[in-house]
Amino acid sequence: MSANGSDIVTSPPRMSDVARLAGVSKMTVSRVLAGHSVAITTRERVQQAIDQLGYVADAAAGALSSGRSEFVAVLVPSLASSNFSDTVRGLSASLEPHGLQLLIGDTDYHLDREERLVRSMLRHQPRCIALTGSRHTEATRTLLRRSGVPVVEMWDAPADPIDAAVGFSNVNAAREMVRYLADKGYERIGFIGGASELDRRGLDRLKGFRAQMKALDLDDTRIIRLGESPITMSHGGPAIAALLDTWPDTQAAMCVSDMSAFGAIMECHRRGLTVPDDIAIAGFGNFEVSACCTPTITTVSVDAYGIGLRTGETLLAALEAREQGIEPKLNKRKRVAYEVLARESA
Amino acid sequence: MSANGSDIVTSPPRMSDVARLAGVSKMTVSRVLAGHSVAITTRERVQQAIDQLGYVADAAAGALSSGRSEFVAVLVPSLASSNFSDTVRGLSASLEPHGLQLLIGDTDYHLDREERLVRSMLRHQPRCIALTGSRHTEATRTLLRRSGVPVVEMWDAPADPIDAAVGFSNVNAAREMVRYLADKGYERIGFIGGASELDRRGLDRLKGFRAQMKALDLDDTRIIRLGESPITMSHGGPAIAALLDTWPDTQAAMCVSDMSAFGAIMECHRRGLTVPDDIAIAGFGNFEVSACCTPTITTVSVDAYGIGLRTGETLLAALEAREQGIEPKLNKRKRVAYEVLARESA
DNA sequence: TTGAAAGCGGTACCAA
DNA sequence: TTGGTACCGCTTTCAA
Repeated sequence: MSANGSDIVTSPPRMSDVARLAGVSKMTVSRVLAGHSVAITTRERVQQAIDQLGYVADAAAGALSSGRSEFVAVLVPSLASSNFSDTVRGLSASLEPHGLQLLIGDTDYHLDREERLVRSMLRHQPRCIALTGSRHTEATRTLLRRSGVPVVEMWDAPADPIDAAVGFSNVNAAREMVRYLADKGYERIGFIGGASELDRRGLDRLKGFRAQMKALDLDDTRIIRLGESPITMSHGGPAIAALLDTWPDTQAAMCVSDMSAFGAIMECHRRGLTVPDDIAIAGFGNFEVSACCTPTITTVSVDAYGIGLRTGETLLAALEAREQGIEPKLNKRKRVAYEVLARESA
Repeated sequence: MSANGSDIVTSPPRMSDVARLAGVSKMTVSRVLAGHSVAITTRERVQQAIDQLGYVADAAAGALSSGRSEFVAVLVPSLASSNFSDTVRGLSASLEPHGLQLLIGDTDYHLDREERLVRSMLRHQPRCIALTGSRHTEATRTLLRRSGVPVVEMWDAPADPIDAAVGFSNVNAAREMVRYLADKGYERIGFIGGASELDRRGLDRLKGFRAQMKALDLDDTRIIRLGESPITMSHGGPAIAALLDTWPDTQAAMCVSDMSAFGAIMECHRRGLTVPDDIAIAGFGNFEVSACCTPTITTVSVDAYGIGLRTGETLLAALEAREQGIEPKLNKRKRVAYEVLARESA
């Protein structure tokens, strides 16, 4: 009974228990676990003891003793957005093989929540930390600076990153979409975005829209801002309705996200409007729905998984440098490619 | 310069540094941090020292010393599925106010990956652990049993849970959908699901379909299984195509998920078929797309966020019981409600 | 190749 | 209300 612990809840085995059973010292057990050189016969005896007891080493004790945890902290605005969950998967894929464990936090687009989460994660002495975006509270910056932990900012291309950045310019990406639409011959183009000031990337896209419309000498005032972040499918319908009510002669709508673009298209269907013949609609992000719905949605494709992957690689490089005593000067600003994906809706 | 650490990277301040600066002992600092009773003037002095140094307590040291971490482990099959990310958000919402930190893992639907992740999370001595589903490897069960950590299994209603379970019977939910379709007058009903044996909940839905079709004396052989988990929108098109090619007189298709239902509807549109007049299509899960697309998708609504919330509450109850020395006999098997949501597509 | 001792940074416990 | 001391479970360091 006590062997499988089904009845009596004994305290879990310690390294010293394993050592005693194997007839060696704690240190030898520690070496076996760390993969250091140990005589093959000894190693086998120890491994057997580990298996027999079902020993699981205590990570907190190890971290305290060695002075290094195996945590990497990641903060995203919303886990519900497939874009960010893809980034998390990319990070996980690159870091897990190195024995690193993600500490994932969801800021819900709030900078003060980000600050709270950073403080909370810092308590676990993460090896490095990945944030989304380049806007942070002053307190967050101070916390990060003092901690000395390498930082990567994702999904943006800030002029002056804290440490390193892996992302792209949402302003430029939006400008490119405007150019695409203008090339297609659309002139009266509207923008559909969120009402919140919290989604900086959404605001940057709006900024890019305005700038490029102005540059092309087109009307840059057809803007509908509706709904809180994260923008979902349900925001698109009311938004396109408002756009068409206000400016009935609008030829194309550029949406801050594929989610709202999809909602907008569905609303158009309901109104008997054909997309893109009656009105063209473009999205952003290349979410799955944009490739599956009819008409397929013209969008800006972004490699969300790749952002995670490259962020992971950047963090690993920083760790390696630090290992070798080199002050981890991360390569600042890695650009991630994006492209306008011409499909049916615009 | 050293005050904000911008130039010299000094090792971060320790509790003893705070104590020295405030002119008190470490213990007093510890008490201030823990919110224990300390003279108001002393507390202020300590707090000032903390702020001045930017002190952040080391969680690993605290955990080691007190013998309890503030981690809760969660394992889901896929973070990319909004269903599971909603569950994670629910968990987070209920646990965060209690100072608990989630350790999130993505099993990618593989039981051996789950086993590896459980082992890895157990190293951090989590206060409790939430798993998805009720199928686990024998090694996973042994690990969990030996660890003594309270376990909650989510998204299923196992007959014999490890500890506690928060979910519902996917078999019964699927049966209910079949009944709904039969009541609507459909008789030649097909099932569209994934090819993989890994998604137990999907398999349970298939099982429920078969059982109820048989019970109603209807043909239960019209089954298309296509695509790996997680099932996405892109699986629905080929699947409905295969279904209609094999059994052209099919009147209704019941899909394992709203994702494939959506893909199927889009494919029908492309073929010039009207849903539900030419063919009815039902989904499962009440994903956002099912409420937004046209036609809106008849589905089984499940409170994914609520599963997370109730799981969190269950875990908190177990912790509280343990605190009071009561052996944490969790309430086994909490049922979460689901219901067939009649909409336009079926 | 292996072992003994010291100590990582906190908290529990008891004494003042 | 506060402080001293032991110690949590592991790794580092040094010696055998």
